[in-house]
Amino acid sequence: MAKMKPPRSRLLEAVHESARDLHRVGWIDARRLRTFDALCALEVPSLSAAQIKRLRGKLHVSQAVLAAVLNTSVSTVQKWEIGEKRPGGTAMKLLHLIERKGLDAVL
Amino acid sequence: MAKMKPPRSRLLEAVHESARDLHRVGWIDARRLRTFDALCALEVPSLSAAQIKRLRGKLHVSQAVLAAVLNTSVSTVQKWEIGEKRPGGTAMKLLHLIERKGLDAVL
DNA sequence: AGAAATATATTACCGAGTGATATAGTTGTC
DNA sequence: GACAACTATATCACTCGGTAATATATTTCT
Repeated sequence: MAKMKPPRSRLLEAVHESARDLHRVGWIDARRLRTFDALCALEVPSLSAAQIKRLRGKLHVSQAVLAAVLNTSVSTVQKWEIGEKRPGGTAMKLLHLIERKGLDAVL
Repeated sequence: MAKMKPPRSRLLEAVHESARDLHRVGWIDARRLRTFDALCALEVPSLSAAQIKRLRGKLHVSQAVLAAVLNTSVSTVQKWEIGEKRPGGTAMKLLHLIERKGLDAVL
């Protein structure tokens, strides 16, 4: 079993390992294995404060609404946009999801 | 301006307020306003430790994979399942999303 | 049985998340 | 213009979630 890709990150490394195992065990076939390749899209780019603010602007939603959608507090969204705090892993994931698929994707 | 609903939560309250405003301003029509009613589905049920563990089991993914999908650490997923830590707002949102729509919804 | 990989636990630290509140800035209404 | 209502910005203080690193089962393959 050869490593198929240079490790983008430790997390994605784990993904490929597990995917390989699942395929070997039979949980997933070759076709579905490609689905896991789509997992490479998991790379979350880590949006900057300004990018978050612009994203919300494009969505035409208030900070309160965005906070509600993300199930977090307005205060938190605030600090993200100011740059006082950086979104955590799961928060970045959601923001990235919305950026790519739109708000509806997370409703 | 009358409050239209008993406050389910402060966040959802904010959603309805803003939605009403958007509608008044003309950003969204009556049809799309109902989309915001779908936002009531934002109510995130707060999964228990056992529920998270069972959810991952149903998905047939390892903790490493789930952690990668959620863009968080394995250690964190661990503590969720043990019950040592409770997932934050954004994490709960993602878990709830997966529970309803499946893994693909967050890829 | 032994090696390799995964899952479970433990420890310790930092900073994200949160609430509360106060202060501008905006927009609409009279 | 003045006033009201809402949104955004900012500050403070706290705590608890997120994270790394490590160690220890538990499983699985050779």
